[in-house]
Amino acid sequence: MKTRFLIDSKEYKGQFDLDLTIKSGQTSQPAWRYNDGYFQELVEVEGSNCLIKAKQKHNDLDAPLEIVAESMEDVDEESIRSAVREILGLNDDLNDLNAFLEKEFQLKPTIDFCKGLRLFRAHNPFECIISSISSANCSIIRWNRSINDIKKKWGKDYRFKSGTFYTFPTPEILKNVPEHDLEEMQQFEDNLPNKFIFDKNLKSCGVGYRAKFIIKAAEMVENELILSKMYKKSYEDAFNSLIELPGVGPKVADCILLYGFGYKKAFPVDVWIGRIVSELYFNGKEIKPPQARVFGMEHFGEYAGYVQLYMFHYARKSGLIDFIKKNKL
DNA sequence: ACGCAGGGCGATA
DNA sequence: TATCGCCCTGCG
Repeated sequence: MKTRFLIDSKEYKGQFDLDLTIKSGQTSQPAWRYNDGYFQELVEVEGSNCLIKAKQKHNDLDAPLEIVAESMEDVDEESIRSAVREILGLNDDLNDLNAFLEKEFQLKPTIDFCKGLRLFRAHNPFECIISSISSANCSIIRWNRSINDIKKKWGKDYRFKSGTFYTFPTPEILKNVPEHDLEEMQQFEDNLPNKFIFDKNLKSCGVGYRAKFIIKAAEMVENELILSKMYKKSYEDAFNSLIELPGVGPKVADCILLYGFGYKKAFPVDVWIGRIVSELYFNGKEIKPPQARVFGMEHFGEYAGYVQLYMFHYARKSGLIDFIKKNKL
């Protein structure tokens, strides 16, 4: 089945920049594959795996968004539309956000640098958890590659004209994968094939020491931390249950809450957000991550997640990061 | 080449 | 309760 429809800019509040939103390195999921003018990803909609393709005319933030969806089963257009809106942050009111940023002189400059930038929500919460664990102490390109490797090795493949796409493996599958090549080798016992290459283990995906965290986290997600219950919890309860997962500290927990479950008041503090908050709000005096987190949540309230996203993008583009780096020397 | 960046953890006082 | 060295990989 193939569905094609438009989302007009009148259907959401504020601008939207598809390219910027997908490429801004948010830890919800790797950037979508770009092919033939479309950003593409396999997304589960109403229980069916659907290839979703999204296209926006270049450099026109008010152009209608073109969506094409392909799947085996029939999927209701309204369901696809609502999934796309959720993932691309089209339900967020950027006019309202900008009004908030406008009132604060420290944040006002972010507006011009972040036109149309929206929170890129996870289409799969479990994938978001593993992405966020993989992102800790790690560069964007590397964790993007790791997640794509994991999908290729243990996900289910779906073939389309534009290429093969893979689901993210379930917790049940991921908790049982070998951690490193030695463990993979042991599965063969004495029927070890000659010249066999061991590349179906987690370490081979470049996740490093996080491999055992990922396996344990998958096991806990299957047995203890029920994802569907997360949505009903208060922010604090949800935070406290996530932090129980290995490899999940405050920063990663806040990323999962923000991108995976839509808790907009989460304020994930990595070293750079810490430094930027210090620079913008404390005259460059060093603020420790836990204090920056509390400050952000109290000061930005329901806008905290967006402020974090905008602050970082602004700091990169405006040269603030370069300025901070120079001053460290 | 080789030292450093990046978040979480477990040991230390 | 706060601080510190270590984990792994990619980059300058």
